[in-house]
Amino acid sequence: MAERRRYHHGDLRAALIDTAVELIEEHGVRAFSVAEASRRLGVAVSAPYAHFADRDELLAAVAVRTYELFRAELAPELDRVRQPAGRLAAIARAYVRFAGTHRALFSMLFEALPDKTRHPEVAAAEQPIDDAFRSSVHALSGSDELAQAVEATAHGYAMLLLDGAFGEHGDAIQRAAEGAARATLALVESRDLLIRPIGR
Amino acid sequence: MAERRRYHHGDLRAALIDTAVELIEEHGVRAFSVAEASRRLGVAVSAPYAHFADRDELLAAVAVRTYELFRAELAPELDRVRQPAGRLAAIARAYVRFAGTHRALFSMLFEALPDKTRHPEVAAAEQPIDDAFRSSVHALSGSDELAQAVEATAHGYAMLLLDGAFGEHGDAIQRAAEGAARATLALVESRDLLIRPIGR
DNA sequence: GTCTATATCCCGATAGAC
DNA sequence: GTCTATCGGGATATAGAC
Repeated sequence: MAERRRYHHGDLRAALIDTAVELIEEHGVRAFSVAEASRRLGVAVSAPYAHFADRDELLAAVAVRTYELFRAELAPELDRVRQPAGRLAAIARAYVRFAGTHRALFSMLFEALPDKTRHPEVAAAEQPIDDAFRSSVHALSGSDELAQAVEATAHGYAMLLLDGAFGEHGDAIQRAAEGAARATLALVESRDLLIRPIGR
Repeated sequence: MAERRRYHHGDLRAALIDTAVELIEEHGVRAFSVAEASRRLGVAVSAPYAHFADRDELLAAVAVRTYELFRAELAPELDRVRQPAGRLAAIARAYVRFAGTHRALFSMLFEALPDKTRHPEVAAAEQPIDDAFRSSVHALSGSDELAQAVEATAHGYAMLLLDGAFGEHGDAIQRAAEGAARATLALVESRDLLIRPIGR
């Protein structure tokens, strides 16, 4: 007989975000619904609407949580490596690792994220990561092209990893992350080729 | 008063794929349902099940159509450029362009594609593209690393483009595609850095 | 802030007639 | 091969009581 506990703990808002994360990590975004999260917590399906205007607002909160999680994992790497090129490679490595260790959360950011313009708190949570990234790039190249190339490459490795291109073994994450780090260094090395030729 | 035309034209299967493509292009995969496609075509919601076992099978057919479309757009590029490095760059450019001009179809391949192992026809449609890509890489490097780097980079530029990182102007597609082509050439140039050092 | 109850809507899929 | 009709399920969101 299931314990049909009332909800006493006083922070349903945070508990809902936790549960949404769980659901998404277990079976992907498609498995998430406000109703299902409510059932898991043993509250009425209407209870969440006292804390979130609608489903999208809860998903946006999950996205904020995700960016904060990545930021926390990235921070020690930034402390460890001070050289710009090494930092960029470390960021790319951490990005791919995060994608591999939090697959569904990472995917959610690109599959199901509600319109960012309507949820500025998501953009705000992304900001510090972007700042660390851009400042490392800026120390190496004044133009945007290197930033775009590195960002694209890291993201691409992450997607390939999730797509199974690196196999399903335990070291797939590691190999993908190292590949992204090396590709980043290769792009830095040939960064002059990235700049649009003058007068073309 | 809506014309409540019966369906006479005899190829409901193909018409369903067309309509699914339309729906996805208009409002994303979330807007697609077998029921909605049926309504658009003026047939009963049960009619599609005479041609597709279930919803996923129809989506798989859309994926096949998408790969064929990309293949058709890629072919003239491959005829035009014969040098391996130039070919790789041309493939990357075409890939990003395709993503930009068929946004929702492209996204669908990664957001909503049903399990590939259960739909071998999708993998088969992807095969020729993969072959052209791998043969160009192989002429430049015997190892897998360059292939992964170029693939990741092209895919990453495509995702950045769809994410709005290149702006919303008319030339965003062009700039993203050129960026991907140049990054590809940069990776080719520094390809030695991609290889895992021996004995590490 | 949470509950019960409900309105409203949509979907996938099947059965059986034509 | 298509239609009518329907089953069974699940979702979002609101109203009003406590």
